Amino acid sequence: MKSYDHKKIERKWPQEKLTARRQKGAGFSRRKQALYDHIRIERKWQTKWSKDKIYKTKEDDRKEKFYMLDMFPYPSGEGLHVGHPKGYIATDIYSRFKRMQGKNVLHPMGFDAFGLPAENYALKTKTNPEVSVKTNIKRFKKQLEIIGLDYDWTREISTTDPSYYKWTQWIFLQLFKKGLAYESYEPINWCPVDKTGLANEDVENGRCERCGALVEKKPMRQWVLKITDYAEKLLEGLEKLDWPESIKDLQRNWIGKSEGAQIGFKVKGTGDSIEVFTTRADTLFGATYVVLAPEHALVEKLLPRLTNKEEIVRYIERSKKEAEIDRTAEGKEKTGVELKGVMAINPANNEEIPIWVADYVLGSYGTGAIMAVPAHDERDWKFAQKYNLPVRSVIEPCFTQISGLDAVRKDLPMVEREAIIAIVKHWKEEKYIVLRWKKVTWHTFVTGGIEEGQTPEQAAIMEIREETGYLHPMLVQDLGKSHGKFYHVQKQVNRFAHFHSMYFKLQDGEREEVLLEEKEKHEVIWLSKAEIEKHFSLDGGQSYVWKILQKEIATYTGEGILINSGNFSGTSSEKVKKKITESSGGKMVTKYKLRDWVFSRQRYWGEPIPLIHCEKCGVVAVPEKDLPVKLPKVKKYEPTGTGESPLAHISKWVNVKCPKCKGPGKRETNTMPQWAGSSWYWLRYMDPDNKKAFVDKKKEAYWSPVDFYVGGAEHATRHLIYARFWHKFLYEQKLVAKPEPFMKLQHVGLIMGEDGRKMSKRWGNVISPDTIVEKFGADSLRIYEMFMGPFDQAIAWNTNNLVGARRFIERVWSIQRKVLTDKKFMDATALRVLLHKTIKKVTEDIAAFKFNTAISQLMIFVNECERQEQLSLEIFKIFILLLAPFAPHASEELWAQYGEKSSVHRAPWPLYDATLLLAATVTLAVQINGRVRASISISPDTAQPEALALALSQPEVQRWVGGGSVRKVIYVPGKILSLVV
RNA sequence: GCCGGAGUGAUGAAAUUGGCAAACAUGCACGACUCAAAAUCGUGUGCUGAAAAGCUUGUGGGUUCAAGUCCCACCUCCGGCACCA
Repeated sequence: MKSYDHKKIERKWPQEKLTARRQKGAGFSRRKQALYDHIRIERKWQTKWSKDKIYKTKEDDRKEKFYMLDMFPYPSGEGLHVGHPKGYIATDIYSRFKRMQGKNVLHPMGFDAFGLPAENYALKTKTNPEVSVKTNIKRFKKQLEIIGLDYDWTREISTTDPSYYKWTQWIFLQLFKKGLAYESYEPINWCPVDKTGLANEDVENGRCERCGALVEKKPMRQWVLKITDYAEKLLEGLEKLDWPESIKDLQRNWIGKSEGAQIGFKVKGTGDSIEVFTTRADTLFGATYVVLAPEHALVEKLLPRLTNKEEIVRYIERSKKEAEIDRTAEGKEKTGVELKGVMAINPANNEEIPIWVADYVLGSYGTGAIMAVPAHDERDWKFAQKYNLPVRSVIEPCFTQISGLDAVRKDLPMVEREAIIAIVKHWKEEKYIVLRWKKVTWHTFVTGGIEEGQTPEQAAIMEIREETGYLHPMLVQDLGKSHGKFYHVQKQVNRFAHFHSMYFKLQDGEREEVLLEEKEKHEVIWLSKAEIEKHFSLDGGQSYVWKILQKEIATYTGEGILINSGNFSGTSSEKVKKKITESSGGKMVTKYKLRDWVFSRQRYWGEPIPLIHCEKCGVVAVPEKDLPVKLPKVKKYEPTGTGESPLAHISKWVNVKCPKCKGPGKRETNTMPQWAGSSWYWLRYMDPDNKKAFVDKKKEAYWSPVDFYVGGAEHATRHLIYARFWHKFLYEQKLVAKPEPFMKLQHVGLIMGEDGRKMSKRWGNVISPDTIVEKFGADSLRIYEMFMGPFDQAIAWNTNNLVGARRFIERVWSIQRKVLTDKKFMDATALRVLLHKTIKKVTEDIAAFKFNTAISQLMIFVNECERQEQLSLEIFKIFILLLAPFAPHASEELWAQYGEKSSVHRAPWPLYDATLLLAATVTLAVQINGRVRASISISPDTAQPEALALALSQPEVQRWVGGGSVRKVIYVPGKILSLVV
């Protein structure tokens, strides 16, 4: 997706200029409307289509079905802006196209209207949400209708309709009965402004996604759906879906699968054990302390044993108060307190290590406790530095070359060798010695092997002298050990080198001559720090040593060779994770970041959760025959802020008989979140009026799955995960036929305001489709929005460019005068070829959702028609068919004018004649030494000798070949002839 | 930090098994029509250059007869996640 630079746009289109342009009418004259009267034509056909119900869909076994779905809108009080219909126009085009290709197309529309935005709007305008939602839906629907969209409105649904939410409640009860809905008292995200609990998915950067208020942690009773049971299935299911890889990645990220080990650290002198989760069990020997999250249950349990009880209690109280956002803020200094008086035992080496409580460990992830390995983890390292905790290194880096000349060769054995890397600094300047290799494009520091009996330092001094000639290096710093596996080009063996890295400074510039043999290998150059870091890249090992010297690496977090790890020392870290885990009594486990779905809202405007609390029977489901549990009509529906929903105050509604024991019971007063209704709506469209089931099984089997789903990418981690979760559940209950709801997904790129910012009332850059439709016509709006650019890309609105779309339709209109109904008229072959090329391009581009290039091709065709004196009705009618999905009104009018009785939108899609597209001759570019110097006109099946002969006869070619001889000829028939002279 | 995406004229953009960069559209300039303006139509429009020609797809390198497209390194921007052990 192309990024959006709104500063750039603002520079070009300052507000005054935009306003002036709009007033001017952006270069479009009203007089022209007389020629093509969009208002009359669009109104006429919209009325007729609706009267004839040409888009009404029924199940039909003789035809192949195609289910095209839009993400249904949330009818806000502000109505649609021009950005909203972009996706709807695309699905409209696509579904018309599929219908013309003979598919039985289901393309429904509805409205999602429960939840915070509608309720907040109602509170603001002091109307009951039931009333305002109805008004908003009416307005939205009207706005969609004037664009000429092909929805089957007989299937319209609204999530707030009791006949709809009856089934939302019913599905919830199925989840409840299977134990997938449970009551929890855990602290959850609480929005203090909207006064409701929120799901993880509703929190963005620690703020409420709706209102931007800082989210607090608040313990309260709530209903939670066990989506985590489906984590693995949701992850696996992605594999088979034809979705953009980016959206799949967002979901994978959100689910956050992580495979690691769970290892117990016994608390000395108690029966307790601290279970930690780690992905780096290989570093277990380096665990020098363990850390518990402040909310970890064991902290409280150990409290009596502690000598600093008060301090701990204070720390925990403080961290509870802190908002999540502050606690996890970037760069925040870590804090923690040691649990004094208890020790944990590292199961790897039975060492006693301290136990800390610190808020950098999250209670909600893993086991809520970690083993800290400061030598090989950034966070632990920082914490250890601050509190002066011991650091033990257990891994030495190992770098394996996997690409390039020196990549390890699998067929050869490894030869081990002790070696050195020496970074040598100039005696005066801030420069370092680098060897520039002659036969390969490498740069390295001084390196070499260690001979028998040499110390690393001696070996380094010798290498410095041999390779650079400098006589007086002085060892300044030991940079530690690292390892490298690579192919030694000169020695032709795989080398497993164990490097001792050192930093030297030359005491003076005294130098002896370097042996010729060394000179041939490489050249000594002096480079500054910046040059080393910028102008060439060191390989993994060399750059590691450099970074150690620059103190850029405080702690090594990569893989390597184990040291200080008992029997495991010397082995490679990737391979021993499982062995170390098992030998320490741990087990391999899988953890997910995905949290269960907090499903209660303490607000009025949502589906009531259909449960009854009974003192005797506990929580009881409302019997199916009593569904829906209707949302009671109330005067006051402001949120209470107490953690109870406003429904709790309606005693008449709350107090009911327990369905089981007939004793006194109380209704659940929490309502469902906004995402509930949209988690199954595509199923209801298949059978919207069913009173006996949420969908008829046969109808569901016919229409499922949704073949193509189009909507905003912002729903990747909410709606699309919830919907897949519910669908998978229904599938397992054998209530639906397919395991996944949406086979193919495409996301819409936003339309930004003319100033490059998001279209919003706040910026005053909102453009309403109504005014555009009125002034330029729905067909112009449709074509413009599809022509703007790639469909999935964010693009700024530009009324100026819209004129081009209108002009295009007018040009189509004006071509009519050239159309001959005389059947004997023969079109020029070129026009006929272009027509078939156009059929091909438009067909393929619509299928690929590349509407911009499809329209471009239609424009090319129209421009060519303008150049013709006359053209046949036959050709023009085929063109109308191609135009129909894009400009349904204009093409229907033209279609009718030429005597067609039935709708163009029910006509069959044209096919192209492939034989016509095989051109007799093509223009072939002739390149000489990589430059195009001439072009020749030949048949694409000409053989090379003839083509070459023809090319050489061209004066241009002769001029460039000159006296030289042609050394090489590359001939790609129909594409290019390339000569090397 | 991690994951994903993008960078091409004045502007929106086009071009993918590597084969003539800038299709189509907007804008702009000039011309026709007009008393005039608008609209419409026509011509031109990447940069340098008088021309010949050269240069040009974020930067630097590489592979190739040929690179926007493939490889390596880097820069910038956008989206998402982020103390996730």
